[in-house]
Amino acid sequence: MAKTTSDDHRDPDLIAVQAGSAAASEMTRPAGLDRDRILTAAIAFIDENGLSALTMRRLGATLGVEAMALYRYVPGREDLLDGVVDRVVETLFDKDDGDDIYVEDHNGWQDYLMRLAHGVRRIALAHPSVFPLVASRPPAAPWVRPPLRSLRMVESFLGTLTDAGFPDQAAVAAYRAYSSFLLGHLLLEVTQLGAQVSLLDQPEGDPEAQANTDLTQFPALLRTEKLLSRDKSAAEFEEALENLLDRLERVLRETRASDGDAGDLA
Amino acid sequence: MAKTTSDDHRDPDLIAVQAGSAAASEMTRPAGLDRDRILTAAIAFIDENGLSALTMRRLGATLGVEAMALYRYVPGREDLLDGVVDRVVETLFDKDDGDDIYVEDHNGWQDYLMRLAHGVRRIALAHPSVFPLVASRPPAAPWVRPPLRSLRMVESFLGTLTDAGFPDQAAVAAYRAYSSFLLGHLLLEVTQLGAQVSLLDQPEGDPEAQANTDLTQFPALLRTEKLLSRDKSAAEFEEALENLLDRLERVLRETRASDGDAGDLA
DNA sequence: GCCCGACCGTTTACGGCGTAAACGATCACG
DNA sequence: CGTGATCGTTTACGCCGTAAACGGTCGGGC
Repeated sequence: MAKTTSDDHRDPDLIAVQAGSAAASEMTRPAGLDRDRILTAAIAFIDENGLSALTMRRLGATLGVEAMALYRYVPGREDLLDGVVDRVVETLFDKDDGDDIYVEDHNGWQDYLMRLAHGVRRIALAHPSVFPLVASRPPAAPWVRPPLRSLRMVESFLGTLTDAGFPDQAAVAAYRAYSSFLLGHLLLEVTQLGAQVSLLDQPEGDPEAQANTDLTQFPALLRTEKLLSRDKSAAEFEEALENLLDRLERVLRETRASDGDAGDLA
Repeated sequence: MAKTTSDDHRDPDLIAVQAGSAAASEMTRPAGLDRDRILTAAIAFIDENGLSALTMRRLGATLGVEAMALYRYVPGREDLLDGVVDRVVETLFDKDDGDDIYVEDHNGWQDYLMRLAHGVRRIALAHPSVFPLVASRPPAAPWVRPPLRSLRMVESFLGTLTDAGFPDQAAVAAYRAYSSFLLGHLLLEVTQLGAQVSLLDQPEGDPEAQANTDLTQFPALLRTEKLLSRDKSAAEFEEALENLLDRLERVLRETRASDGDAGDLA
């Protein structure tokens, strides 16, 4: 009954994801535990069963081991989740994917921001159940506003922009605008994606009953129902991103015009 | 020791919040349970102790009642949380606050979007620990993309924009851009706010050790440390919001110029 | 007056959770 | 052949969400 996605013209970030999903659940291998194997298994587990299903006992089981065995490599559940987040974020810097996403060798700051955005989006689409964790976990350095855990990423961002001529203040403002855009867009995208699959998973009672929740008192909703449910995430992402870049470009130009000025973006 | 916030020039949304916090924890009143009292208590509890601290037993205790008593009014914990989210979102439409936020009597669609944005921001600042729930809970109507629970709010949004001349398609696109902006910005704001208070709560061991996590390998971070930790959320929110409105205005103008055109924003 | 159901909070119980602590088993090295 | 380190298991504790049975306190019909 109907394909899962109606990808009109294909989403490159999603395609990259699908191509690289050969990991699979590993399941009941006898032993040889280590922190890395545990993190990998945890990510796979969350991808398959959702965050709330992850318990120490169950994770242990998929590794063919009792729950307590994990505690030799991980201080506790919370730290495990921190580890999952760090691990997932670090894949941004993995070069071996070899394609156009690797952020370190970029071609100007706009190109850098584009690569970074699509890199993060790929992560979000590859691990939709993990991504909310990235957004909600307390940051590595709480004084960084907004706090986005990976110091390496923040450093990379700020370094690139200041190298490109952004005064510190403008680079910081850009960092905030950029990360809040990215977070908001991707969080909505994965939430909706999760909602879709959970819909497919369990039709849950009368499908008609909940399919159209009586919208008679919501005329605008009723009228735009089809439009609202259409997925144009990729295109919208692109446009919003480009708009943000335009805005930053404007800031940079203005800053250069009146050099020495503090360049107060906000 | 030291005031909590260094509010330079005051944040109106935050001020409105602080003025209205007279509710207090209610604590051990004997009986007279009902769904409303439970929801109110749950919100107060989360505000004071954080989401993860909320358990049925503890919530019962603050109401002077055993955990199981709650189940007569609430089907279970998850539904309780849904109720909390709905309740908090509905306060957007409470008129009795009487001030400039009430969304229903607005002055043009820009004014409406401004009111709505600040209304949501007030909610986020008033209940920083509840807000992430608003963002992460599955939506009331899963087919709405992005799913933002309150159908009433979506309806209100779409109705206002189409009344103002936006074609359906543009209104939907605007809804997505707007809600993802709002979500991203506010989520970062409350996360960082939560990080701050949890920092104040428990200095947790040697304060020097974790205060400056050795940034020697992160020069840009080190250089902009002060800038990064400064709170300009209100100003940045305002600027990003205005920028979004400008963009929507441009779309509307272009649409009008070539009327009958589909007005494809994305 | 009395009984009886409805209402509503309590008690008890169960399986699962995170994790502290004690306990083997295995194995490299003196 | 110890013998200590390494690493997974067992046991146990307190807390969780919640199903099910229970009791106590009413208001209305006989």
